[in-house]
Amino acid sequence: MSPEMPKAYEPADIEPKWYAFWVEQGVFRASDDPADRRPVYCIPMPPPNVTGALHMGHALTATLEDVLTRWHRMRGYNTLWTPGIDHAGISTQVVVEWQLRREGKSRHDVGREKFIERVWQWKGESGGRIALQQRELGASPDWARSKFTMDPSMARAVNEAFVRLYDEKLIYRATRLINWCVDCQTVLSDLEVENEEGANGELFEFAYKIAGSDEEIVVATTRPETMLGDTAVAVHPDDPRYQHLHGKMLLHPFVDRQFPIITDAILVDPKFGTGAVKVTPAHDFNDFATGKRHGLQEITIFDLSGAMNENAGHFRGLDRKEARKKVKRELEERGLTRGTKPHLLTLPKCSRSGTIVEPMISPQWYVNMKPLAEPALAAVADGRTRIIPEEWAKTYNHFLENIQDWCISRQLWWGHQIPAWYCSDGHVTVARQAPAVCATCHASELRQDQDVLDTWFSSGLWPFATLGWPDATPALARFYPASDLETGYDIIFFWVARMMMMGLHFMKDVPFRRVLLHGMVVDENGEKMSKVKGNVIDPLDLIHGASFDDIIQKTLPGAPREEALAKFKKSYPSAAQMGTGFPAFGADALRFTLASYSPQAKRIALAPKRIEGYRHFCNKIWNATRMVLLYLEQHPAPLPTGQTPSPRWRSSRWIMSRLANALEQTERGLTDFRLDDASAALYRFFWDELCSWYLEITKPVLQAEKSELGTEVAATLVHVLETSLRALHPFVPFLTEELWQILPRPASRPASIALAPYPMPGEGRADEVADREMAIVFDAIIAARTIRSEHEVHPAAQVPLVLRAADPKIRALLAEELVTIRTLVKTAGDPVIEASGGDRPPASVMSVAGEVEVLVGLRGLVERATEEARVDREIKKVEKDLAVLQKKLASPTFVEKAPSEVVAQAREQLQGLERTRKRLAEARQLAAELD
RNA sequence: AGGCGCGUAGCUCAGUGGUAGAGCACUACCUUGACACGGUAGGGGUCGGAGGUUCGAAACCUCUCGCGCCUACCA
Repeated sequence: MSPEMPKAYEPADIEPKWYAFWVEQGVFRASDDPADRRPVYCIPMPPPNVTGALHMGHALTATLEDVLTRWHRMRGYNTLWTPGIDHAGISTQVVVEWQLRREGKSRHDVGREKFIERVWQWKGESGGRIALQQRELGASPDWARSKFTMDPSMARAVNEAFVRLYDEKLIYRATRLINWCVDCQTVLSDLEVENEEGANGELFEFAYKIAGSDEEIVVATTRPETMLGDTAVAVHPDDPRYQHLHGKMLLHPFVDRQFPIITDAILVDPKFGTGAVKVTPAHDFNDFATGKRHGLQEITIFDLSGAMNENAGHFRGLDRKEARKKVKRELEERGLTRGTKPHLLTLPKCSRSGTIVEPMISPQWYVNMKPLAEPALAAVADGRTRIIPEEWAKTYNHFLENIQDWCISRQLWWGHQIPAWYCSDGHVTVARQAPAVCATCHASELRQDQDVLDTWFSSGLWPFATLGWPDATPALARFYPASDLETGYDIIFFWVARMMMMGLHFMKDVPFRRVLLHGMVVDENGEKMSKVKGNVIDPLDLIHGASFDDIIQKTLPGAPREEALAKFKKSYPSAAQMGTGFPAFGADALRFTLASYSPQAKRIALAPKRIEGYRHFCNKIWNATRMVLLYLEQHPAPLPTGQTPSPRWRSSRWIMSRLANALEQTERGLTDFRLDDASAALYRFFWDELCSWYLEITKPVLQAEKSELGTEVAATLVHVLETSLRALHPFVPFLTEELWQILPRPASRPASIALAPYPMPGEGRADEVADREMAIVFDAIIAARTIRSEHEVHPAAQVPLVLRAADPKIRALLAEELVTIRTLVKTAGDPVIEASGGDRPPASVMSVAGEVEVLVGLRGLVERATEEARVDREIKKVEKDLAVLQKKLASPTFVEKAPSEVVAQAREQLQGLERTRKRLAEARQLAAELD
């Protein structure tokens, strides 16, 4: 076994085989069997978009959820992590439309039916890709239960939900002002509109002439072209400037229309602009409301593509932008312009296409949200569902308290078609299946509503629709409500709140007990990852390794190489130190990294160096196991029984105690969704306590002849290591499975570590006495090492050591730990243990560690002679480097022109060298003193 | 405009009243029989600023400066 283990851990050699093994063993399967009495843990996976390739956000989600899933599974829960794919209405339609465009066709050329066939075909080809990528991360959902939001079973749930809400009058159809994307050719919900701030616009002022008079009224607008749809000008009722004009009629300069000056205290702020507001009810939300208050005519002036329509007179056919220019020009020609002022404005943009959204009057389907929101608010308020981190509860509440009705219809082809049918008289029949006749007039000529539902309508049903709802399936009975719902905070409104409302409404219970929210993965500088910035990192490139050239080819195809590379390295300064690319970090290192970020953080700044650090940790685990296996060959221990051992040796009692401590912290972290704390506790335990102390302490025992102590130590080591691997498994599943399989383990263990019991703190053994005593020993060791290091003693050199303590108990303790002290300090002979108060031996340096005085003798070292010459050499070298650096930093060109991090680094080096010079000078002085 | 949050080591961030922490970076020494993807030791902080509460404040309160995000509005 161990001799064949390679010296370095290579993830690529082990990851694929264990994933196949888990699948073959059915490790990920959940059970519906009523006879299965295990407690249940269920976590619905946020279904990634069918269009998507795996990005960092998915990797984060998959990691966090997999840790929770694997942890519960090992704790004996009947664990269901439900995977799936979202049909992602607009995104997917856009992708396939692009494909058609390359063939020179539009979706209208092929027709609705053929187009949908094309989408399905495309879905079949690339829709499974992301699930394959999730496997590379080690994700362990129950794949057999994977659902696609367009599956027939999901369609049935969607229709059922729609019909019930319609029957309850919670879904209705209304004609209102809506957000129209002229590019996507569909209505958008409020949430799909992104308000982009800070655009430089202008406030344009022009005059309307008053009919039958020379007087005029000047209005200010950011959208001059909408004046073609004006049906009033409003002033504040109390504004003294306009008192005489109330009710007067105005002449439209371009179309044959007169409209009134009205007074409205809600719309008009007399201090803004001219205090007179043009009112365009058909293309502005405030004006629409004003129009309703005053019964104004609503004149739509755009067609669905954003061009001016027949109501725009001779401007007809012009695009919005062109129309604006032309309107301004013609107003100028007629002498009606009254100047412009710069004005900062916020532009409402389609979150998909980035096009400026046009408010339009249109009939659409809506969900009445208030009655649904109230129970969802109550469920969080009374703790039936807990939101973690808690601060997000405020955001959730704020949204639900101010919720507007949800526009759920979309003018797309790809999606769940609305289950409503119209007869030629316009009567509506809403039904689960296509009805034969109109419910009102029994006409048999029916046409289904052409619109589809917002993608989030089906997503909102996810926690119960995936389990077979509306049927009362065993799965539904068992796995609803889910235990946890874990996702990014960016979809609290889109998804979490809607699942809460839908779940409470249809299932009469919350959809999940906890909502766990994580932040957004951003680049190392905190910038959002985007193709334009060239800072997108594909998680698979971190797992398998990739050259920076390949990465920039993917993110910035066609861009000049140098430029793209510079952009990339600027986004990831720590990657710039890695040469020409990322090595293969492996899935485990990436997972451990992602789990190590605090869930509180809104931004998770991905630092490649950090992944490298955890890659090193994986290698550490690998080599620690290798060492234990190596020594076991010389020092066979009995096969572990699974019982927690009770070693008698103090060091072993100590490591058992630290194990208990680490397991307790890990358990707390995992329970509280503080995976950062959990992973840190395991990291510290494994590296600092197990490897740095215990493995070093046990070396002399294990390297010696077979002994009773040796057997006890070997048994302790096997237990601690096997337990550590189980504790680490949810974070680093591949590595731990590989090592666990070759490590001696109790016969009672199952075939895979993934099914082995998760260690309880009781698999360690808390021991305050051992903790306290070893701390004294370690402090003395550290003090002695510090003296050695500060006096430049060669690491291999052996020094005389005297330890003094007033307390006889401490002296007894130190005497018992002579071997350990001797090994870790590298003393010449056994350390001398004495009572405090004697003279300081000549040529020795003393330090105080708690109640122990530590005296290290420095005379008589063979190396001393050469040592002094070396110190002198070092001093010369440092002086030289210092001079170079000082000169460099004194040069203004360097300080100004070199990248700031290079200058900062030079300064740090300078400081370091100065400190070294000081220490070397002290060392030389001491050497002189000693001789 | 309202809401939420942030400001702690060079960088990224933990830390909810009790001796300022981690990873990376930095300095020195060391290929020591698991691991140089390593070891040992070290340097670095007026916890954004001011005031207050307290025996004691990075943490609690008030004010203030700087920076994010979200929601709404903007003729």
